[in-house]
Amino acid sequence: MIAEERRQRVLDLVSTKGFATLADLALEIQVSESTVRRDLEFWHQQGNLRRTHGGAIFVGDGSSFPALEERIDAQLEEKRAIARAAVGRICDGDTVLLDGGTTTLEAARLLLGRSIQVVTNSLPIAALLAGSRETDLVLLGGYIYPKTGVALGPFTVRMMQDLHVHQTLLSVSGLTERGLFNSNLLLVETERAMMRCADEVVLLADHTKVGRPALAFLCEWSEIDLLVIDRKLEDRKKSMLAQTGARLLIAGDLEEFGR
Amino acid sequence: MIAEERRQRVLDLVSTKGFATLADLALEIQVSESTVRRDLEFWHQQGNLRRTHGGAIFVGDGSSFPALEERIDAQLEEKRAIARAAVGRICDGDTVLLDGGTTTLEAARLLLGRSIQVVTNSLPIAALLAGSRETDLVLLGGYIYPKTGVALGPFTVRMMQDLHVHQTLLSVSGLTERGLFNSNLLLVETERAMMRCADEVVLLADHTKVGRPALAFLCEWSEIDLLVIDRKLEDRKKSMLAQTGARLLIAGDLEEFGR
DNA sequence: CAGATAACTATCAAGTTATTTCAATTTATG
DNA sequence: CATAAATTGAAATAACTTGATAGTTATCTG
Repeated sequence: MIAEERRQRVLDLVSTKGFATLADLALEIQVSESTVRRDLEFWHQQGNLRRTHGGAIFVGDGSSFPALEERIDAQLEEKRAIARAAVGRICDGDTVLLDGGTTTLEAARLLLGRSIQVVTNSLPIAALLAGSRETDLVLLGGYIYPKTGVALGPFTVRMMQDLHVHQTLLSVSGLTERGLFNSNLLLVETERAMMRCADEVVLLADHTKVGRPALAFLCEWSEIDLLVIDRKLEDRKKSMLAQTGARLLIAGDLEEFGR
Repeated sequence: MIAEERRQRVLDLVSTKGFATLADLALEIQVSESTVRRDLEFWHQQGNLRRTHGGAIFVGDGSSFPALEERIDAQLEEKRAIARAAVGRICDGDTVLLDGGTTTLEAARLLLGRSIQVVTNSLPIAALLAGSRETDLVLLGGYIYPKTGVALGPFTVRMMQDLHVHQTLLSVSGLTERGLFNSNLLLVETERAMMRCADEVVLLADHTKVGRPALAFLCEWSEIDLLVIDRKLEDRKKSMLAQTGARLLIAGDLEEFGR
């Protein structure tokens, strides 16, 4: 096994268990305790874990956002399908604005290496796309909301006054027949600006969000050009959505064949 | 086989497997390990691979910031000392602007958990501090320069017009008796704005940067309030710096006792 | 608090990988 | 075709990684 790989395994083991002893790690990876010590010391220097007597404990590596990590596996397959469907409508050379959220993060993964311009207020998405030579990235600045790592507030809104994009991929925490909702007042203010600077507003939402309102009202259905949703959507909810006049794209109905 | 073709095969093999050892490659392509080493070194220079002991691993286009990774170990101890000295001058409740760079990234690590307000145009620094509840974070938006993951350009500059901070911690790529230099024209433009919105401008630089100019002239010495530098600085260079009228803080002279 | 035990640090030897150097070969150039 | 330049492979030397050991320090237990 190569050193790099072993180091990664050490970090993975410690981070998944939260804590691990030297003996555990040495046994698991089949190397001497000396080597484990050196690897732990390495990660300690990097700031990814903290040494204790006999082992090491994981400290958040800073680049992760708890609110995102928790949700990251919920409806992952559905979110992937939604992202695939939405990204399928984006052409090379387009300019796309990506809102923060796990579904838009999946969309960003699919856009990696594509020759497009991306505008985003999401730190995780920016970190993902920043190194790419093909993708141009414009980051929206502002006050960073620590839970999810998105930029919010007046600075963010003002920066968008001079921007124009083909599409905005929007993320919300709930939607009812009245319209769309999100959990944070500053966030909906920012998202309204995102909608204003786009030719087309595309909402990405999985079926669990339908019928669930949230603290802050974002906008009515007429403001949305397209809703991309997964096919676990129940018929009752589907007809409710139909009544709002929203254009629907059910992810997974056709996209699966296009792979 | 032509050299060009062989090199391409080396890159292809490494990129498809993700990792390959020298022996693997030498056997596969039927050339000596010396040649493989030279090819790997070539791609490493190009930024497509990262060397490890015994082999090489492919670097995904988007995952990280190559320009940062390469430099990350060079003068690490000196940079830590410089960061420690600079951060020692920051009080709780202060507002600090952090420029991009490895030394300022180290400073950010030391600020983690401190109750201060941080403004930055650096994506790595933002990712590090974003999750912290104690530290308020304001991100400067703009066009992201892929090599180092910093926001640059008119958007960034304009956003700073409405900001005011106690300190700016600045990073440069070189400094001579004439003044400070950096490698990118947009970057120096952005850094000038960073200097304008601060009460105090603190320059972080290690000894290797002294006497080295770079493409773009940033400013004269009179614009800098304090230069924090490590103690490996040679006497000849030290006296040169003294002649510029710059206030010097040699890191490691006193800080070591304060641990 | 003392003794026992576990863990840490520093160091070394063995094995592996890098670097440097040089001669042979191939390729380019007049 | 002859010469210069570049490339390649091999060999020697240097540097690094790893596992083991001995002495030291920290933690636990009665």
